[in-house]
Amino acid sequence: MKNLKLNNRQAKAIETKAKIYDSADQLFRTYGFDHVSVDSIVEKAGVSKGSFYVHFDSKNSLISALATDFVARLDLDYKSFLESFPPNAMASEILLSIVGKIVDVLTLTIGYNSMKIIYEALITRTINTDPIVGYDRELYKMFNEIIKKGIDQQEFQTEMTIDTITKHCIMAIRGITYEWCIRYPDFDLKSEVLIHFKILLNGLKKQ
Amino acid sequence: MKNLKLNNRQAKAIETKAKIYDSADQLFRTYGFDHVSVDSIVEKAGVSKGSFYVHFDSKNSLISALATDFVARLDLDYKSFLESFPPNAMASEILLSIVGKIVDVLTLTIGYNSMKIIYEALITRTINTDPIVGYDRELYKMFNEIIKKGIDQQEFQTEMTIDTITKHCIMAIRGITYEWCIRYPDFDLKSEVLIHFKILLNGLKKQ
DNA sequence: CAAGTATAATGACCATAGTCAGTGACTTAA
DNA sequence: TTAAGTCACTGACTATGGTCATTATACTTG
Repeated sequence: MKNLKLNNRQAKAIETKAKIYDSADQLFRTYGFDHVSVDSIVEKAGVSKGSFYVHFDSKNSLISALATDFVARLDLDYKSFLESFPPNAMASEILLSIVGKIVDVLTLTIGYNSMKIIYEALITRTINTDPIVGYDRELYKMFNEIIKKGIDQQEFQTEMTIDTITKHCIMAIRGITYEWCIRYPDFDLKSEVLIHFKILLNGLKKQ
Repeated sequence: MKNLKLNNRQAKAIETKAKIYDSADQLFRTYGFDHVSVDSIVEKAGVSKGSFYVHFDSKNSLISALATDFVARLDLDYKSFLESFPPNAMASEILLSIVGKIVDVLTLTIGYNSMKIIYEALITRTINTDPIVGYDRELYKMFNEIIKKGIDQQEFQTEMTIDTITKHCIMAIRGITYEWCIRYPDFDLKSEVLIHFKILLNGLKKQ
């Protein structure tokens, strides 16, 4: 267990990190990632460049931190969305709805530029990927519940484990989102995801 | 139609471009894209940095050229593999075989490091991705043929167009390969791809 | 052949991400 | 209180992708 009491020095450090984080957030929202330099971030924050690299491994690491925090908040959103379904709803319908919801968030709320940077950071491994791809992520638990429901209701086949199906569903979303990132703007993420899930759900059906 | 006769100056220019291309190819294979600078390429090629930018718009443009040539060679290999199947073979079996073949090439011949570099380049660099992801790529034509055969033989449903199914199959391979790149080494590409295609093929079957 | 033109090639230069040895304010232990 | 030690912080510096005014030289034309 870490010591929760902070001394002045540690408090100052957290404050410095927050100044950098907030300045970057504002600048990125105004000018976009590509048009904001590390120099301009530290100037706005009123700290030195070296200080930036004390608190963040890289510019991308900061961007990923911003986006990851945002995405983590969204899992809560997905969860409340999921809880709004009646208990007798069909699993395949819930699945399609939540997938549609997720895709809407990716395209409309987060947006292409941020998604591209996250997916880039995931593959270059310049960040801790666990909050996004780790099987502990709340998103996996939610999908797990839905799939379990589908099997219990005899909608889905039982040839594969719940975990396997869950992983493949989320992997499919991620894969199509990657495709979106490399084909943008000539690719409609939502319709392609829905088509893909139509095939997948058909393949998962009992019989 | 361009003039096919080259004068000395044009011949020298082509030679210079080739020197840059070959030097880059060797260096990239040895050290990877990220660890080879433009300076080191032009030094090895024995030309100036400015000369590099006469022949290539950017470092990424050069990478793109290399990737284009590489992919073209791969597709030839896949094609000859495809032609080895008897005419009466089932489409789903051919599909599974070629998918297995592709995955073997990705994992064994190309390898994780190079694949990561390519997938990273696709999403990060502003390279011309067309030779790899463009629907004109030979790979799409090959898949198209197989899917068409499956529909003609009444194996597959006709709810979606051949093109749609083709695109979603290749997108699935690419998506799972992306997942492999971000989870390596805790992910068995071949078995996951085969599981995913089992679901997909089941979902594509007639009835 | 001489003068003019086109273009391949040059390398000094710029912008920006990232580094690191050094500084001094703060913490800790006597 | 004070000396020793820690660590957030600094900013000059490096590395590298890319630019551009200039130069060298092959080609063209009169």
